[in-house]
Amino acid sequence: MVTFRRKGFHNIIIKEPVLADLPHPGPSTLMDVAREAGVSPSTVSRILNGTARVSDDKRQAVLAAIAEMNFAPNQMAQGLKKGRSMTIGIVVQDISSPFFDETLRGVDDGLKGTGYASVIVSGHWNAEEEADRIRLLLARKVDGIILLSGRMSDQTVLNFSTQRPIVSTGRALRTRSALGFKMDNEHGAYLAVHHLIELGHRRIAFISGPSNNIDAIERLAGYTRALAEAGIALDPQLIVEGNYHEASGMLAMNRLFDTHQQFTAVFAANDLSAYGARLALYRKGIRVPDDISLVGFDDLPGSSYTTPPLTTIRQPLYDIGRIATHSLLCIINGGETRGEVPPLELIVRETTRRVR
Amino acid sequence: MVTFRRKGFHNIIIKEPVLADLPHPGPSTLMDVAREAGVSPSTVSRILNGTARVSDDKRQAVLAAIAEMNFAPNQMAQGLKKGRSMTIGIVVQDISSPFFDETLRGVDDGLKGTGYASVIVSGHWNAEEEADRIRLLLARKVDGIILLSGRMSDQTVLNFSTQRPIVSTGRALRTRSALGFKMDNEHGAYLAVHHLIELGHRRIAFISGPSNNIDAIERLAGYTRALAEAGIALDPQLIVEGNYHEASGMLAMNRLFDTHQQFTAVFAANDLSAYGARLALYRKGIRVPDDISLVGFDDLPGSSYTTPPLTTIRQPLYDIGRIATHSLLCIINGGETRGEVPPLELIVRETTRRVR
DNA sequence: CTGTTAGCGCTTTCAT
DNA sequence: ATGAAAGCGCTAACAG
Repeated sequence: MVTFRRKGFHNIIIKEPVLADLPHPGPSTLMDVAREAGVSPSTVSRILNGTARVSDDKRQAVLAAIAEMNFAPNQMAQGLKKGRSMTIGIVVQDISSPFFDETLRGVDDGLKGTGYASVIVSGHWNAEEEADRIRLLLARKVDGIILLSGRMSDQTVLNFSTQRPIVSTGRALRTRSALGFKMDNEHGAYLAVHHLIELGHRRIAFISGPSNNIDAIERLAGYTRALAEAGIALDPQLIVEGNYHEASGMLAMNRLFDTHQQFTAVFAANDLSAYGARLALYRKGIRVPDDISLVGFDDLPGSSYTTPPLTTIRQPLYDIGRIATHSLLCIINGGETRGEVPPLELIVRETTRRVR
Repeated sequence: MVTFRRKGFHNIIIKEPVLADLPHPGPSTLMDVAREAGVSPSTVSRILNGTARVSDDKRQAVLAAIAEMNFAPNQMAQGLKKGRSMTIGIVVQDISSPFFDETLRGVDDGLKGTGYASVIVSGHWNAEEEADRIRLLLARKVDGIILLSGRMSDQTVLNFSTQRPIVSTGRALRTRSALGFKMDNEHGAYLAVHHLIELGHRRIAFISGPSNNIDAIERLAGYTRALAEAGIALDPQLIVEGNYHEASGMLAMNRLFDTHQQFTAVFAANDLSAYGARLALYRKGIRVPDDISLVGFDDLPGSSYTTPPLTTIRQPLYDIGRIATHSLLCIINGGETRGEVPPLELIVRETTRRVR
């Protein structure tokens, strides 16, 4: 096992120009700067925060000292004093799911240049853990929280929101300190199935999400409505419950085959399970979209690079992250929160085709 | 549940600083608890930290007060006092890349139950920004830093490590306060190409990573060595530079076709660009692995669900995150840092086959 | 314009 | 065993 390249270690020369000429290795404090510049701490603070006018000579001296000492204010001290940590908490459910990561990217961009940093914790789709993580964030005195999905009740969210403002996705909330962004899952699913119906499909299987998940329930409703509207009888045999993961999509697909269902199209409640379904199809030698059409839901970044590229319902994940962040910052700073996220939309790629 | 109303969004205006004037008495302090329990603040602190023995009756009273008031110590105050923030900083390069996310999951698990939280920032593959982010983390008084990849020089990392311990991936470092985990990219690439050669391939194209990236250079070296070892002449025409993203893999593949190269296999420097290459192949109607074999590098979580599942070199991303975290915590707490990361290994799936 | 003076909420000697 | 007091590093009145 080769892990460390130990050779060449001696080549790395450690020199510490900054620390070398410093009397004390510890990071310098505002007090040190004040002393060095021959002014009072308040003056330094004022310059740092632009709180008041300061004479130019003193300002120069302070700036010089700051630069020389490589000083940066201790944010914990600042936070303690100001009652603002300049940190927001993000609760995701799965740190390594492309679904959350895309939203996180929006959050990251939304935070850019604001001076806020974020601490990200994971609730792992568990209401208990979620609440625990939020308590942890609260103890860390985050200035606000962004909650992405989750299993906590709205009431619990509302309760926490009395301590710090919370913006959540997947919830319809709107109070003084709690705001929710909810996508119209029913509509999205309707769009997907409607697309299939328009292509002439009538036997459309559905790989659902977990039945205790609100989004999943809504998507099922959209599937049902599209069918009903087209006068197609709902066949419960065509509906298989999955859990949003690849493996479950594959399993669901196999179940469909094992029970000898007839269908020409499959709607998966999310892209990940569509990937799994795709693999099951591949294994059976069934071509997509020639033999069977497939539609997903989410439009994960990877979905334009599946083979073939996946037709799906696009969730504006990035925008959701960005707008949620923007809104939270607005609430924190007492501004007005405007902002709406774009609606779900059908992205037709190459996994669907007219039934022959 | 409150119904979400899209219309009228713009009507709702929040103007008061929510954070400033919370409805109910702000979060309770240790002082409040002390008063409530009729003891001194020090006693409460002692119970909280198990710093000293406290009589049972007082302990009960304090515990009761804590529970009743729903008290949790202010971590910023604690941190300021103790000089430990119980926070570590993580520098990734791209918050929404499956590559980093998998490592992040390891970090997350490594932190579990330690009381540490992490603030994650992104360097966006830019040395300047990376250094900026690290300065930001330092100002926030993180107790240590995990640096994932990046473009900063080792020397810069070493300099920063005088302020706080740093463990980094992709670097060969080992000082008192800096530790690096480096994978043997050359060997990994060798494994991939060797596998192809064993299957009878002799014309093997290579979609490389960016030429200024150390990992990419090493992988190219592995490709070269495997070829040389098999007595296959290196054909520069068969090497196309990519940038590790899907699109570049697709472009690279197309370049190969446009210049009419002959080859039976492709080795992509990472899974993402393999995905892109796969799509280009699909578009041309070229079958994988029947017509052309394809090997990636990384073994991202999605690679077992591509069509067909991707043969690749597995990087122990999760373990790297977990071990890096563990090591950092060890350094922080002055323990010894042991722990080695599993080696790269070839994962043969379904995109490679014997040349006919 | 600038220095002095109080703390923010917690831990930690130092007495008792 | 427990309380009083002194800060951690910074900001924000409050005087000048």
